[in-house]
Amino acid sequence: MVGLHTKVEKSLRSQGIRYTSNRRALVSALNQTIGPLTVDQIYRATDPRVPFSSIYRELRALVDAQVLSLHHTADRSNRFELAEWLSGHHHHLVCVRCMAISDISLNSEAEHRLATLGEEAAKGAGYLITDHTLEIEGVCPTCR
Amino acid sequence: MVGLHTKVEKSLRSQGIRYTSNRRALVSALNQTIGPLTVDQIYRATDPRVPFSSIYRELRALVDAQVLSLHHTADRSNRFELAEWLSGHHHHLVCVRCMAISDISLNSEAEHRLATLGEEAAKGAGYLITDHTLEIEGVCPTCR
DNA sequence: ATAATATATGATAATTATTATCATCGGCGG
DNA sequence: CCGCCGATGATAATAATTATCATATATTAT
Repeated sequence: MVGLHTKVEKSLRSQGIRYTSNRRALVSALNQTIGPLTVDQIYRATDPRVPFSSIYRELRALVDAQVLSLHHTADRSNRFELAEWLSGHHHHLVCVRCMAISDISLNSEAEHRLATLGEEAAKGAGYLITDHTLEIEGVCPTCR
Repeated sequence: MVGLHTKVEKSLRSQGIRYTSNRRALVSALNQTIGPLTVDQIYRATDPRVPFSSIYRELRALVDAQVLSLHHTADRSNRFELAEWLSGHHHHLVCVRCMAISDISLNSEAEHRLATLGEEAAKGAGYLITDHTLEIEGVCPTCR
């Protein structure tokens, strides 16, 4: 079982991109949480000497390099998370009160059913399906 | 079968909010498309004399009044759509090329399976589930 | 019907989020 | 060790969103 940073470094080097300490810090921050983080949360989770301009620039670089992916929810904030080839395929549980987001996984049988469901639904539209995400909304234990 | 505008007006009036021509135009624009629209798209779909400041203000008012809902996508744009009590429960089909979004519906059996799936997955987390959305990504017929 | 009151509107300014620029720094191959 | 190229931080610029305010329009009470 090869470590996360090793995998990321390998991928970046193959693209001619350095795995610097700033980038490592971003990956670490996103690896230590249970769900995607906003730019602000990432800023607070890292060394305060790293300015927003660098955070933004590096996040974008890592998204372009497919190490991170952007996520979308209703609360108008952009969130970043590790790409699925690093973190595994998962879905999201969103608290409608505090807006916290947690990752959840389905067992492979459920996952298969979900994929089938999507295929069926998209059949008529003529789309070539590449991915799917289930977003479940609710109130988290803390907010209840 | 009571009309859309009648339903909206009733709802707004009960909240002490007027259903003005600007607001009516926004609702109409969102009712004529197959998926959620960006602020820009909405601006272009309405009378050009209505300025962005009004569009933004009224969109927000309508979201607050639960007539519209916000959707945030991977392309970093906020999109608006009719709330589900007006448009019916649905999911989204997103083209990863042109970023167009279409609504799709599942048959009730599939919808039920999906709900069950979500419940099961969320069980361990202690959430009180209120809603779910399936987002299917792919390449649309036009972009293929 | 008219005055009084309250909400809506457009124009503009202010704020916030994001991206671009640029001079300097640091790792790496020669 | 030198020179090159990507990376960094500071700052400026741009884009997106929200707030302000004077005016206009609708609604209510008289």
